[in-house]
Amino acid sequence: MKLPLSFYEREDVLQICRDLLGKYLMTDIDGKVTGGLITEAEAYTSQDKACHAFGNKRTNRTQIMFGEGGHAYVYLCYGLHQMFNIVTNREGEANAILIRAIEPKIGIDTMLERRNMDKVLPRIAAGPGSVCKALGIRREHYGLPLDGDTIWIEDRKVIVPDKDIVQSPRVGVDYAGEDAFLPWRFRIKGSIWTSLPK
DNA sequence: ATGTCGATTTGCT
DNA sequence: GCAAATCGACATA
Repeated sequence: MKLPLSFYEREDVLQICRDLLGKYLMTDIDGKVTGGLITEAEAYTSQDKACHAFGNKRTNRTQIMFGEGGHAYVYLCYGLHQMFNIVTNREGEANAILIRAIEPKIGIDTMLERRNMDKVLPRIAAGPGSVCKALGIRREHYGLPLDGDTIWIEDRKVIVPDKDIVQSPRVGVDYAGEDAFLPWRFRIKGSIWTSLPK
């Protein structure tokens, strides 16, 4: 079943991030349905120096994070990679979750095409830029609601027990001072479909 | 108007 | 393992 907006409107972004592991991230883009099981995600809040909306800084780019939970925040990084995030919490609270890796499940042929690969390797959708490329997510999808029919998340009753979840510091946020140490990266232990440990 | 730098990936040495 | 690729957001002036 498709997760309702109420799933994302909860206040505890870390809990939501944890709950997302094992869910299916699905897209219907360019006439192709693709999707996979979320194996890795990171949480960000406006209290956190690594977050684009740190200090409740509203800009054209970050404004969506201040809206209600359950919308897509897509941005460009290093001039070439798109990153897909899920906005959480109620309007006014800028929280977001970066999807960092999925295990490919649906539309694998399409993902191979988009990634210019001829066989499925773990790196097909490991790393936030790769996830977006494999699923076809682009900046034009900024702001889309996740209860729509372009990007959504399904609960397919995959249970990920607490003992199979690893928390660690987030990737690529060294510039965030002490906040770089917050253990807000969640991964499914032992999954080969995650980006490398730092 | 200009300069810096990034929530990264890839390919080559 | 390292460095290039590549551009928009943001800060400063």
